[in-house]
Amino acid sequence: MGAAPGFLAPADGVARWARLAGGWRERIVAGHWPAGEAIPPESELAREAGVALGTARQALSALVAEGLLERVHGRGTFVTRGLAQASMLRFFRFGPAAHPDGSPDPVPRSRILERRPLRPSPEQARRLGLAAGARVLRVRRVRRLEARPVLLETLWLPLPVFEPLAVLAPAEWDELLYPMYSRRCRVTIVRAADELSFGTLDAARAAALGLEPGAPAVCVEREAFDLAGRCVELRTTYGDARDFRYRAEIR
Amino acid sequence: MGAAPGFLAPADGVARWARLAGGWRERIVAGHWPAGEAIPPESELAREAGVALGTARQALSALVAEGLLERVHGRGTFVTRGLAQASMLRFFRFGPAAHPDGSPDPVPRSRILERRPLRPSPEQARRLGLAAGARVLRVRRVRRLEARPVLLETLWLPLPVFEPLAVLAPAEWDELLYPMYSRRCRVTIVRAADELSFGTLDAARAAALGLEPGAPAVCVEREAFDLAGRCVELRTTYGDARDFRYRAEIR
DNA sequence: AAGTGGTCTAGACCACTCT
DNA sequence: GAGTGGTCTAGACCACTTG
Repeated sequence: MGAAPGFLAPADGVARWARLAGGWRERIVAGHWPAGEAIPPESELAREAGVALGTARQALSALVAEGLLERVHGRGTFVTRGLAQASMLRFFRFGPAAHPDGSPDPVPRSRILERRPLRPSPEQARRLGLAAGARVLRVRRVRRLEARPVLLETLWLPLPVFEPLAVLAPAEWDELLYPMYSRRCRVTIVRAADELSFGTLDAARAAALGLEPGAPAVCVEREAFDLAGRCVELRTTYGDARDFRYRAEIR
Repeated sequence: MGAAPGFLAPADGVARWARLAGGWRERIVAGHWPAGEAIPPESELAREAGVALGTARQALSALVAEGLLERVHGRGTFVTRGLAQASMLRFFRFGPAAHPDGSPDPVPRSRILERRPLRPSPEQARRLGLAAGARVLRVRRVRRLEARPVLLETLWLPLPVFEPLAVLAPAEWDELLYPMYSRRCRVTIVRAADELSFGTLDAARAAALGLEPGAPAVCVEREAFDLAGRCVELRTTYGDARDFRYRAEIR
């Protein structure tokens, strides 16, 4: 009676809560439990799984720690809506009005310079986990803060998935990309990794940012990941190095 | 029978595990439970506190999450020794041999350029939480990687506490400062915050790093905190911006 | 008032480490 | 084998949110 599906065998070295978490993670990734909605209550999950409440709670805690779930006391447990405030602005301090923790982040205005499907470089295909022959949507845009261009961005988005953005009118684009990915393409971004480096701007990039050629710039290369942990966005952002300011916490 | 000391009153809105964690945090901060040593076993802590094992474990988990404790299955629960690998090198990629995750970090050689007690600036005194008239030890040093100077550092350390370093022979200084703080001054660094910005080097700093004046540089301003959460180290580090490379994870 | 997650108990047994 | 932390149970009751 050990291998019957649905029955809890003594487990092959994996704790019961970890196996439960695995199953529930699959439901989230598959969209069986949709983003932003409540999952069944702990009591029901425990009963269904045939485990004690504490065991179910431990499994849920693991998924909360992973960022897939959020608990709200008295209301329920919800599938994450993903990242919203992951703006590149967090790497820079523009203008006279810094926002000393309390005032809302000033949202920039974006203008799309270019948007077209093309073949990714081998390196890009590898990072996006794409098969040979796959296509991506490349988007270039400038982000302005009170009329001043401050960030120059290029995005690469795998194409079957992000097709809705290939045909969406530029005026319909939201300022916050990740909520838009969620609504238009059913892609939830839950994690991102930014690689920062320093360089100088070539003539074209400098012109787009209203700076002199050779101006010092910070380059941010981002990989963003969905619920399943797949890399689904590559992004390169340039900004004036003299506006660069970033706080890194250790531990 | 509610207010008797040692007896567990229903708590004034604070969970029992949170109150236990508070008491144990005090023991750690006070050095009653010394850094690196094991604390009493969970079973004993629970019995002493008059709570169930699960409650004691929840309190311990909170302290582990804070970074004050570390659990080792089968061996015990230990007070943290603090940060060790918080080197400024993590912000840079020097030389031909990158270390692609696996090879040990190449430890640089340091040379102390200056070391002397002085009065901190008002801003420094504020950040270190020092009273008027307090003194700090200022230390300047260059860090070399295979004979090449790569980092220029200035440290400010509050003086009654760091007195041992004021008289310690420069040759006796360790490469890793935080373990040395722990051994020589009984100060455990558990957290640090680094503020990154970009600028150019003045003539003196450029000379110390073997670069041309006006060379692009990354400036790292660090605040480091002890077990009690007090800021006990200020540090400013300069390095060639062209060697700068840093990975920031979101969520 | 009903339903949710959060706290807490008093055990039992398992997995790991060290002697 | 003794001692440690890790898992799990089957409850009870509390705190918060909503209708």
